[in-house]
Amino acid sequence: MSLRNEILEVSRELLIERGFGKLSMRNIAKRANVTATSIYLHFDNKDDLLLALIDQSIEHLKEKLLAEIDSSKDLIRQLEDLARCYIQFALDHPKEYEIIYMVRPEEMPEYPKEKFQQIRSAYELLAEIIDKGRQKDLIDVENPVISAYTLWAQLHGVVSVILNKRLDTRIPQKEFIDQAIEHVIQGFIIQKTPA
Amino acid sequence: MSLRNEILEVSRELLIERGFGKLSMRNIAKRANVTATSIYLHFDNKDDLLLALIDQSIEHLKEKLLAEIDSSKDLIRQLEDLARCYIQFALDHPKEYEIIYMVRPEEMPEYPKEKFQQIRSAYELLAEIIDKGRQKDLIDVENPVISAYTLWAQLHGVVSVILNKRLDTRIPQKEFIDQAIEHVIQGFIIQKTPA
DNA sequence: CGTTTTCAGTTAACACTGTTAAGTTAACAG
DNA sequence: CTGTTAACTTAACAGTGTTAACTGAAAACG
Repeated sequence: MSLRNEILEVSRELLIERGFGKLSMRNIAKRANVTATSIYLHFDNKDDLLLALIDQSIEHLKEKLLAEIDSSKDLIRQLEDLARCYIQFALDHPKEYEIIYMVRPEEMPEYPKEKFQQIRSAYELLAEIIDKGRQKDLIDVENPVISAYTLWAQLHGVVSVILNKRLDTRIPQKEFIDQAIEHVIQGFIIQKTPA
Repeated sequence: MSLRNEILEVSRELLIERGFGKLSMRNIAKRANVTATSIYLHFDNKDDLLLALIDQSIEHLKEKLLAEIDSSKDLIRQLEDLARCYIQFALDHPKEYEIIYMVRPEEMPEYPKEKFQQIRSAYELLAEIIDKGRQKDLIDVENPVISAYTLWAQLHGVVSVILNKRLDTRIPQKEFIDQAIEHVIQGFIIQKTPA
């Protein structure tokens, strides 16, 4: 295996095992049995390495979402399944999820814009389903792409509160998630106004 | 003015002017015309200082929300106003908002739990309005406190995507926000099913 | 008054961080 | 056998949060 991939692999291990705070160049290097400076032969800098990790995480999430889609179910149900899948991914792989939103763009002056928008291909799964629902008058949206993005954002918020441990201790996590999904999905379905 | 307050003040200045990345103990100290170690006479450590800053930010946000409530308007409208106000606060004071969710609990072993749940008193504003709406059969919730929390979380998600610059460049920010608020609020109002 | 204790701040240092310039070492090309 | 290239290391720089030991002045006590 190339050293580049070795570095990516041990970085992921380290991230999951010991968290973002311990993910230093020297710790990564030690685990890969090289020196820290060797990493710079394969990555521009730490942000570049993190972006590669983010890439992998998004890919991972995308796979999970893709596997969840069951076209035989009705569209609203498909949307709810995806929402649940998204949240479950974040809970199952908290560190991998967090890193996606952890690297702060304002603090790395010249990052590749398209990298962050690579997540686009993932939320386009949502956009497709929303668009189908719109055509069948099941889902109430003007622009499926924008609505897919707001859905994505809403789910991120739900996950973010849990992962950052901001959830009120009086509120059971499961109940919070169920309620959140119910509200989120309801925000998209057509209001059946009296004829 | 006490040195403690002086430190808090220049910290806030520094955060706003130069961002979280430049908010180091030595930078703070320099601006307060003391040495870095003096800060430790007034705060346990950096996290403790950050928590004090977070406290102030939450208080600031709470004030804004409180000022936004207009009881003469209908409840749905009040909820929407609060949602818009929340998002606007985050856009007007991005650094102050970000710090609220930036300090990562898993990386500070023994933080005071009640600190993070101090935000509770802020979202209880939402809970109140939701509860009133429930009593008037305008809003569809089982538990106002939990639903208020899910609303809060969703708004945080919307803001988070914008502040982290994850918003697709093809999507105008204003349109994104308007759509998000529409979906979020619709997720709470009673479905007027045919009689 | 003089002495002692207390308090608020400083200096120096430790162990870490990302990152760069220069040096090494081995494989390959001519 | 020599020259070049590539992969890696060593040493160092400037920065980080944090601690222990020190300084000086003010307050407390006899």
